Amino acid sequence: GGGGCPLLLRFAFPDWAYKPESSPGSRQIQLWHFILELLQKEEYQGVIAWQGDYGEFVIKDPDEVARLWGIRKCKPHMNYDKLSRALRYYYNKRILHKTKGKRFTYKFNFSKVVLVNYPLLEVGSAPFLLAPCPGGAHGPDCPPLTPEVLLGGREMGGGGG
DNA sequence: ATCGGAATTT
DNA sequence: AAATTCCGAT
Repeated sequence: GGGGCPLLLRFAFPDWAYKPESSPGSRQIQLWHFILELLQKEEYQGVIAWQGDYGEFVIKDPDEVARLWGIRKCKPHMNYDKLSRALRYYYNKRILHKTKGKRFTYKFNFSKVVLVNYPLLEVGSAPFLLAPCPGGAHGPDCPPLTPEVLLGGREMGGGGG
C-alpha cells in the first residue's frame, strides 16, 4: 500500500516518525522530525547545522531545506516562507522557539539530556546525545525514543486531558 | 526577515 | 491535528 511519494529516503528513525497516513489522527513525518534528520547527517552541515546554545540550530541554506522538505512531502512549490510558517506553529506547541537577533536560527525546547545510546540513531554531531544509559542502550533505565521523551514528557497529540 | 490570522488541504 | 497557501503588518 502507501502513496506513491518519495521512497528515496529511509532514515534511521523509529516507527513513530512514520505513522501510516491513513490511520486516524496520523500523518506523514512531521517537520520537526525532518529537521532532526537533517541535523543528524553530516552531509547536510552546509545546509542546516547545530550552532550556538544547546538545542540551537541555524538554517544556512533556507531554499535548500525547503526544497528537501518539498521533496519529502511531494510539495514542489514549497519554499522557506511556507516552511517557516510551519515552524512558527511550533512556538505555541513548545517544540521550538526563535532565537531572536540570529538570522534563520531556531532552538529546540529539549528539556533534558535524555537521549542516550539509542541503537537506531547515529550519534554524530547531535549535542543532545551525550549522557550514557546506566545499563547500556537496552538497559532497564534507558528510556525509549518517543516524542514524549524527546521533548520532555509532553503529549504530542491532543485528546482527552 | 519575522510574525501570526485566516482559509484550505491533507 | 499538522501542514500548506496566501498575505498584511512590523
